Amino acid sequence: MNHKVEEHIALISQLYNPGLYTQMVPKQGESKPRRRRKKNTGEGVSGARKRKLSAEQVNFLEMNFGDEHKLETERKDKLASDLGLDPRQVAVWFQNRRARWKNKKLEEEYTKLKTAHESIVVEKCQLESEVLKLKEQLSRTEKEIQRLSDRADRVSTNSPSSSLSIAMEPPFLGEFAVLEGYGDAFYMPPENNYIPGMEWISQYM
DNA sequence: GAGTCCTCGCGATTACATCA
DNA sequence: ATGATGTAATCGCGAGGACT
Repeated sequence: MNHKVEEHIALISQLYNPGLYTQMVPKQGESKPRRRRKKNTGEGVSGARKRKLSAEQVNFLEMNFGDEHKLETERKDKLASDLGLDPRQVAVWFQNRRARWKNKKLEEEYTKLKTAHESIVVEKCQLESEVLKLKEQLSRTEKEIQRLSDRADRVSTNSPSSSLSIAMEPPFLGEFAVLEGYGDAFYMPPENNYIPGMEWISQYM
């Protein structure tokens, strides 16, 4: 234990009743013991300590805290004399008030981040569901392409002038069509959607 | 520049008051 | 009577300034 701490303890012992502080047994792994305060019996130099500040005192301190969270020595002394408190009490009040303010700010920040996180999680779920739908869509489209490709192959092997006829074959719009504004392929029933000959061109003119 | 002392602020903790 | 909560007070530590 260093000199400074010993002095501190001596001072405290002077101010309060002797034997007020005891040595805590350090836990395993802890380097330094922490002194434990004993219960106040009211037998100290100053008698029973005043605990609660009055509502007026707290209001005044709150007003000052609202103006400025830090406390310069001059302001501390002025506040202390105005309120009939020890400057140390004023300093302690500001210290504790800053701690409470910081905690509150942290809680607010946590709530904001939590809300933001939750909405992002919801958005992620929606996007994942969308991806799933699009993958299914892609799979169906690929199957359809394969089917059409197989059909084209069959036609080309059966017809002598196959290369020309395939080249000129109109698009088969019977099963898939792209609807404007959706950018998506929709399944359409095959009946009566086959456009014979070159008439399909007029659909796009 | 290095060492010492002092003061201050902060985080963690304790003791006490109050309330449900 | 008792546990939960709020708060005044304390401890231990580090940072920074003044001084030697």
